[in-house]
Amino acid sequence: MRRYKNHFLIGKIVEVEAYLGEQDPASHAYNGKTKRNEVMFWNGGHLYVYFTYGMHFCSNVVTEQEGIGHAVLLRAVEPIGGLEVMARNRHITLRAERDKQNLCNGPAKLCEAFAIEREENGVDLCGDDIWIAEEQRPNSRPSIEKSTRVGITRGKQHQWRFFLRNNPYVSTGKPVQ
DNA sequence: CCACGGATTGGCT
DNA sequence: GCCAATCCGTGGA
Repeated sequence: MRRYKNHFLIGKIVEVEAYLGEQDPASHAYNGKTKRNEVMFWNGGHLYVYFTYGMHFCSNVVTEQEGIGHAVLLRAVEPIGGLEVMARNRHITLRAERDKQNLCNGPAKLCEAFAIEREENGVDLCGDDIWIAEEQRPNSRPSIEKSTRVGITRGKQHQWRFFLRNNPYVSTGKPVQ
């Protein structure tokens, strides 16, 4: 969830990938702490935002204790509330169901929809700007599928991508073999 | 539906 | 210089 300009932007996380720092050649933290990745080494519960491909931001939830650079990349979100604002942020119009599914179905798309950029790097997820709440459906049993991760060249063997089965809002990116 | 390539910055060798 | 935890438009089946 995000509080943004007098709106609530609400989404359900439907796809993530784990990046395990020093033991994971695909992780930004693989070669230790730098200015870019330093938030990855903070306490769990912070947001690590990075800029990539010269034009996109992607976001991660930092998961370990201080000094250990583990994080979970947020790859797709099912938009629940504030869709009009998200669509404006994404520069698209909501007409068909298809447009709704294209709103947040990628790590850079969800950042654009939720207006997550450089300024949000290091945000405390226990604060009141961006946070993660428990889903209000205690009896639901989501079936979680796993696969290899998307768009990487190293660490391909690990099945560290997790997503909800049959959820139409998962990303279109293809896992590496 | 699928494959391909261009866009465009910054981090690191 | 090389290339990336991506996205989107184009062109063909």
